[in-house]
Amino acid sequence: MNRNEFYENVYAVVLEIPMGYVATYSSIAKAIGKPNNARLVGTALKQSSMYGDFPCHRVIHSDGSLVIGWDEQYSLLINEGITFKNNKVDIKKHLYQF
DNA sequence: GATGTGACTTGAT
DNA sequence: AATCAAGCCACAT
Repeated sequence: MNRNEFYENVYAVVLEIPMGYVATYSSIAKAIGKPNNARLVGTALKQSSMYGDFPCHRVIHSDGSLVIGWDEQYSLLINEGITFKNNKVDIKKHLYQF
């Protein structure tokens, strides 16, 4: 599995997330057949802006919390209609199942 | 090629 | 509920 392949898989999956839904790093990792590579998903998404426009703000931590050190993510999700519960995304409501 | 790093996860304290 | 430690794996140095 080389980098481009992995990245392309990540991007392809992220693009499937519909407006108003979110996904977690681990669920994406699972969706591309690498359940323990959630970190790599994060790495790929961090650089995704250089590859094009991706809805990477719809990707959050497994517990529903937003990414640490990524301030604009909150507003972006609000704009998409995501609801929050105790400073965390209401993941039960919005988690997208691939 | 060894070592350290990270937009992570899970299980144990 | 909040923190910590260990596990992961591709990438950078």
